Amino acid sequence: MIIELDDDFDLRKTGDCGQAFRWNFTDDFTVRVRAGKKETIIHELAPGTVEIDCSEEDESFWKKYLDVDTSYRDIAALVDKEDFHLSTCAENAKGIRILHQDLFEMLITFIISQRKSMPAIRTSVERLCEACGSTCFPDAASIAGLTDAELAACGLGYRAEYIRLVSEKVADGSLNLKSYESLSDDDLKEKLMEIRGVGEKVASCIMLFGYHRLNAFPKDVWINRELTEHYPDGFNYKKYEPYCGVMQQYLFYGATHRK
DNA sequence: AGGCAGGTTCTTA
DNA sequence: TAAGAACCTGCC
Repeated sequence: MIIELDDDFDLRKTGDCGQAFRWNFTDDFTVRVRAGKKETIIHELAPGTVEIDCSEEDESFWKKYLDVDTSYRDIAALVDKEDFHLSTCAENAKGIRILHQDLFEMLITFIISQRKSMPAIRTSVERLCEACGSTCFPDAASIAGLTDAELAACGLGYRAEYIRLVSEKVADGSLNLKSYESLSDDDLKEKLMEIRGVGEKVASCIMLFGYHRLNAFPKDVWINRELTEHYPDGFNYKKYEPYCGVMQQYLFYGATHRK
């Protein structure tokens, strides 16, 4: 399938802004993407045009995954031109799209992410997939079925307990992530934070990258540094509703890709 | 070699 | 409500 977007889309930046940990680039325009149970190769043919290797029945899945119906050009245009810092970040980050990813995968991945470096996150996620005997992301029952030793071998450290607990709950149905989709942003965050191992930051990541709540604004060390250095009097969240999360991605990309 | 990493929880006041 | 310590490992 070939998708021609009348919109900004930069494959490398989208995969490089910390939202996906199972994107493996072979060059700037070619990436193997594994998402939930699916896998494909995405090839950027020209600015805004990508080719995706998939069956006809999977086309809608990948379109939703890449969020083809949202105009990131329009969102970028909301950036206050007098905010020189954000403008610069947005310009550099132009083409980032917020992926619409699997809920359970986001939950587990971002629990893993706490106090870990990017490479370490990737390693752990990879090992978790392998431990469950597949290249696709394991379902809750598979993770719950691992022994303590197998789970520990994924390099999860103290997070192993969090992951086992929540996987058991999802597997036995006492936690239904899908049912949370109808909640308001505030209620959703509250429910997610009831999960052991999920605090404010991880909940925001799950909201932004899983539930596609584009107003969620995860505050990690990078963003906190941005906020104190460039917005000592406070960031104007109100101005960017309901797209604060996209602005967060611009700031994050700017902070992590500064020479 | 040893500190630190895309936080969260627990404890203490 | 707020500040500080502890937490597992892998990476650099």
